[in-house]
Amino acid sequence: MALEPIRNRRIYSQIADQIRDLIASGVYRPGSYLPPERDLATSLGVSRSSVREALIALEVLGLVDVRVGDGVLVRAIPPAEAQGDSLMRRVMRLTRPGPDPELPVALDLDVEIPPFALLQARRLVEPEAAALAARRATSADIAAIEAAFAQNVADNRARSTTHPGDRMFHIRIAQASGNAAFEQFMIVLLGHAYGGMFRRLQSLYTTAEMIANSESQHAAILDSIRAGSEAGARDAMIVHLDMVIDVFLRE
Amino acid sequence: MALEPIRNRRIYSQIADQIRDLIASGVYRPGSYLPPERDLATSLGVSRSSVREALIALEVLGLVDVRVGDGVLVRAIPPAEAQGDSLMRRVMRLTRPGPDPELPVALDLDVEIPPFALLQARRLVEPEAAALAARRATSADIAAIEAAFAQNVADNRARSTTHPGDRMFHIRIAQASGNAAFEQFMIVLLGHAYGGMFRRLQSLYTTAEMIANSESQHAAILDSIRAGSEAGARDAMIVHLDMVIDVFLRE
DNA sequence: CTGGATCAATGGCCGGACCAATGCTAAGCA
DNA sequence: TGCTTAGCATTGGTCCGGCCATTGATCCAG
Repeated sequence: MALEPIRNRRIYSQIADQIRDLIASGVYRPGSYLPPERDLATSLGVSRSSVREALIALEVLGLVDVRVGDGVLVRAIPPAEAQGDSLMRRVMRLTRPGPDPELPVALDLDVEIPPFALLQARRLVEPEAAALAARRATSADIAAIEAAFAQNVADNRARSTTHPGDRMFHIRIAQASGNAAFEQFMIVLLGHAYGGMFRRLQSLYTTAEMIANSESQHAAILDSIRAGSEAGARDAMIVHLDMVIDVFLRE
Repeated sequence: MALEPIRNRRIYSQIADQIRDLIASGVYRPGSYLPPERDLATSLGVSRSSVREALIALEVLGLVDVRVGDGVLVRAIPPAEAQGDSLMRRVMRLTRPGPDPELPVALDLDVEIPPFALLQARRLVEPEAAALAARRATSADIAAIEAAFAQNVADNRARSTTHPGDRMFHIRIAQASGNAAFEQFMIVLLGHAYGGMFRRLQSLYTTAEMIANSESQHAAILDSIRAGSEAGARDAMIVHLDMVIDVFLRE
């Protein structure tokens, strides 16, 4: 091949790449600040506008946090922290062994996913989805989440056993994340979520106390998203899911 | 609560939200062009700089495609329509004719998931799936993964552009994890993964070097799973996905 | 020592200017 | 007529300089 394809890439993209590399190589460490926009511009020999565009791209990607009047903070990489949870280890041990590996690859919405497997997957994805939602949710997104929450509360008052409001609440948060993969993921998983065993367990452990806890946790998640607090939304979602997992483990 | 939290969000973010809503509501349809930056600026009463920043944010999110000298092309597919005839589409109604912000909840395999969004989701799930696979993969599971790996190598030799072996490799690992949620997740996401944009980027940046890297990384993952090393499999998968993400971010 | 005022640094936003790429159109040619 | 080509208007790309708003640190008064 030998020929390098010449891409007349836009300046902001090239700048973003350079900064990304510098972050990856440890020159700019998480928790520290990037040089001021003006300095970056002169150092790179570009205008401040282009630097700003690059920083916005990095901000959307979640690599930096732009703070007005302060500076541009290099963020810690979120996916790394999801490990090392003893509770998760317990869940993993409880899921059943794998199916026949020669089964044809097919999406089958009638497959019943065991509750622990389902919660294990949600535990990985939903905290990040909530954090993204806190950052990106539009007012329409927030209104949709609020409506789902309202229905969730109504469901609880009506002693619902299928909890459509709860499902909708989580799905709408995934939608508000702006990540289509998260959205599809949640739709698929919650489409599975009400198989026989799951429903049985659900009714078994839906005590008045758990309903109250769940409601207040939902409210906390919603508040954080409304306030635009990524860390708050992530933590609130973790607390919520861990409680649900705990309830099922208590059996 | 009466007090509505003030999200003193930056202009570019508010603009991006508005455009996002307009795309979602079908005002700006996929395949059509947004109004010129200058028009958007005057319509919104903001500067062109802010509009440009918003467009870059949307571009990073994969919702639009900015074309020099031409215009800004809408790339997303609003969840509502897409009046295709996909065999596997299934619409779930989780709400009664509820309140106003009635967002459509539908599993739609025709929705094109932007590469970064897809990889972001995979980055959360696949390392854990690999670790689980390392713990409990049966000999049959490993044989299935090996077969997929062999096909992946053959695909590379044959200059495949759809990479069925690669997809199968990752799906087999998810199957070997024994977590049905992980399996369904990967099947759904990789079913999306080969839409137009993704394929275009894939072919554009599949250099000989990247193929070699990918192959050795796949081999490392397979080795760790074979050896029953959870941490090794998790780390190897992280290394692999981070490389892929890096390639796509560099676009 | 504490609290408030001050101030420099930094990001946020603006408007205009000019350049470069694109696509359309009409003139020119075979 | 039909095709090519040179303009030309449109649109995004980039830069500049300016001014405002927020933040955090510093200094001063009590």
